This record gives sequence, C-alpha cells and structure tokens, in this order.
Amino acid sequence: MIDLRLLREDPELIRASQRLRGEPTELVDDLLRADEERRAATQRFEALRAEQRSLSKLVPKASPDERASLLARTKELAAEVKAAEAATGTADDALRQAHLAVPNVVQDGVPAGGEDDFIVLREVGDRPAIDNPKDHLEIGEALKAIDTERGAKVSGSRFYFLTGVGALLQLGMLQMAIAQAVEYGLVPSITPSLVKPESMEGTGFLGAHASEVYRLEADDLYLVGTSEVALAAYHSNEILNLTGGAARYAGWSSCYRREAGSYGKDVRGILRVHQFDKVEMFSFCRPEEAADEHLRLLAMQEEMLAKVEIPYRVIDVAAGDLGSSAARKFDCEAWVPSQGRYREVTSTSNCTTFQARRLNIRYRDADGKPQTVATLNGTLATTRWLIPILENHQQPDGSVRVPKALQPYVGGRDILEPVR
RNA sequence: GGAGGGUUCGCCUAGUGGCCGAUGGCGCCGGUCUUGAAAACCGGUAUGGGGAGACUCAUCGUGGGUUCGAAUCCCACACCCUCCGCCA
Repeated sequence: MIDLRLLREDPELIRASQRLRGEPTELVDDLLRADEERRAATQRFEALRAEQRSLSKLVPKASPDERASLLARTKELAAEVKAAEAATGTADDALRQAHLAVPNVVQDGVPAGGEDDFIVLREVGDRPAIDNPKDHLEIGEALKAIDTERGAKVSGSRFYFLTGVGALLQLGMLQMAIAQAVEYGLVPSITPSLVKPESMEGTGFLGAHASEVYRLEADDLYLVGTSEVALAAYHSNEILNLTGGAARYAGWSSCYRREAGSYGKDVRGILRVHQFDKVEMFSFCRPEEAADEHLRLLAMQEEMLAKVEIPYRVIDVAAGDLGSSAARKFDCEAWVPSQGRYREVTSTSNCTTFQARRLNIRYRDADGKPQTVATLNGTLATTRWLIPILENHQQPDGSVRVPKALQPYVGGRDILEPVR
C-alpha cells in the first residue's frame, strides 16, 4: 500500500509512476476520492459520537424529569451514531479496495516499458565455448541426477526427483548460500511453507498473481511460492529495533508455484517447476537506507554466482514488469549454453515501505516515533541454478566439473561422472 | 476427535454497567542523591485516525448484539494452554 500522505501531497508523482508502469492513472484519482470520502465520513461519525458520549455522562446526574428528555435525545443520537458508523465502515472498505489497487511508486531511474524494456547493467564472466552443448536434462539424466519421468509418474508434469549427485549438488549449493549469508550477518532461518491468508495477502501475492498460488481449501492455508512470504510476515504487527542497523534474514524453504497459464512453456527439465528449493534473503531497514541495501543484496547474489563460476548479466527490470510491491528490481540472468541465451536465476526487489505498510511493520525513528520500515528481498540460490551449473561446466566426455568453491559442499567431489 | 481453562497497555496483574484509555508491580527513560555505581525517592512511559490548534475519535483476542452508556452483560468465531483419545 502506498503512503496516503504522499498521495495527498503529490498525486502527480503517483500518476507519473502509473504511466511508467503502463497502468491507468484513474486508479490514483479513485484513491484520492476514496480517501477524501473516508475522512469526511469519519469526521461525521466522530462528531456524533463525541456528542453521544458527553450526553451519556449527564444521564446519571440528571434529575428525574430532565432524565426523560435527555434519554429521548440520546436514544435518537444512538441511531444516528449507528448509521454514521456503518457509513464509515463502508468508506473504509472502499478506501482499502482503492488502496490495494495502486502498486508501489516506481523508483527514480527505472526504465519505462514492459518485459523487453529492461536495461542491461553489466555482463560478467566468459561464456564457455562448447560444441553442441547438451542441455541440463540430458546431462542430469546421464549423471542420474535429475529424473523428470518419474517426477511426472509420481506427481505429474513439472515435478522431478533429484537423486544422487543431483541431490548432493542442490543441498551443497544451498548450504553454501547459507554459509555466505551467515558470514554477512544474516540470520539463517527455516521457514513455514504453509501460511495463513493474511500472511499471503500482506506480502501482495494474492493480487495479480493469485492464480499462481496453491491453496489448501480444507485448512484455509496457502503454500508459499517463496520464503519471502514467511519472512515478511515474521515481523508483522511489530515495532522493530533497528538501532543496530537493518534486520537481515536468509530463509530456506521449499517453494510451490502453480505455473498456471504457462502451458507448453519451458516444459523440458527443471527450469519451470511446481516445487523447488530456495535460499532467500530478506531485509527490514530504514526507508532512507533501502536503495543502498538493495545494492548490497545484489552484491551478495553476484558473489554467489561468482562462486559457482557461471557467466551472467545483471538487468534493471522495466517498470511494467515489476511486481506490485516492488519499486525497483534487479535480476541476474545466467548464461544457458543449450539455449544460447540468458535466463533468470536471481531477482532482488526493493519494496520500500509498500509491503511493510500492509503488514504493519515499523521501527522507531530518532524521535522515538514509529515509522514504517522498508523491506527488500533477493534470491541467494535456488534449484534452477543447477541448470547453468550443469551446462556451463559440462565436459566433452559427459562429466561435469564442480566449481572450486562448491566442492567442499559436495563431499569434496571435483568432477561428476556419468553413471552407466 | 472429546473435556476443561484462558486471551486487558513490553511482561505480570486489577477491574462484573457510567468516576476506565483503563489499577498496581516489574522493566524501560529522565531527574534528585553519590567520587562512580547500586539502593532509595520523584516524574514519565500504548498505537492509529482526524484537526492549524485547544482538542477529539477508535482500540481491553475478532465480529455481531443488548443499553442513553460495555473491558464489564449476551451470541458466534479465532487463537493459546492442560488432560484424554488418535496418528507419527
């Protein structure tokens, strides 16, 4: 939810952000109107309520004949108060709806446009020269590391088993991510995969992406698509102490996505699956520190990519391709030799105060006054990384070289050999 | 799944219809005293909304109801705890 004070002071700023996203500016005017109507309704109610309370206090002191007329008046007032309260409730609901409809204000410098209008900030690493590169599934099957056939047999399409060195590789990579996170002072966390509706809603995943989310009808719980959900809601309705700096976490969880509407897209291998594992970073910090914090998260992602020795590029995602909570988003895309192009392997978003306002997460400023925190998130490692790791490090004989930094996390193996 | 107990301001607690936004203790902050600290004493100590402001409104788990008036009475729900059963 955007800051209503900012909206009142500078509605044009919000309209400009909407234009950058390619979203209607009318939503901004709807919100302004709803805000005004709610304030008017509230004032009406409060005036009536104040009168009711002061008259009510006179009742016990009144003489018997005064009392009769007083009671007549207060009885009338009670009905008016009730009506005014109902009107306030209606206005509140309308405001909330209008409020939820407006996405976060885009940060200065974000490119305008949609999915293809990103800006490439840099390309890092040398792409390996591989003749007729095999794709990750072919390599993974030869290593007996990835089994999508049995995944489909047991659970359906877009499910898979990681076995043998495949399982070891994923566990090792995620452990390396946690180790790096700990090194930088993040609190390692294993988070719930099932969350209540308010947690899902608070993080903004029930808006445009509601159809992406698995819901357990019988228990009214949702399967998270990322531990961002649980980590964001972890401090909901709290006032954090940020005097020692940002509160930072690294959450490890399985993630679940319905991938509705992506039929026929990336069906081969483990690029786009219903369940995967991920280590996700999450920061709560002062709003004025958020842009720097964002760069810090990006740097940690790049450090991880360097450790697994895969070429990648960093893109500044265009406004129209941002999630509703994000003010800015950087993606790292790894080089995938079999496809001859870059594919997203990390994403980091600065949600400024947008997400925290909905989740009611605050800190105390220098004057001791509660203020809304900024939240940021970013991928540190995920199942998908196995793709560029296997493909970029494949050898002509079908084996796969293990990057040096990863070797200690896979039992010291430096090479993964095909299983015959 | 069954039975019982509970949910009040950071923590503990008082409060059974108006004097209650709410008692007391602990904690915390400030002050006095002290070479310093502790102790003692004094004062302060929820959040959100509206208003230029004096101020005002909301919030005692949540939602409804009764009443001129609800932390307090009634109904429903949620959550927590204990015990029994079941499962792992």
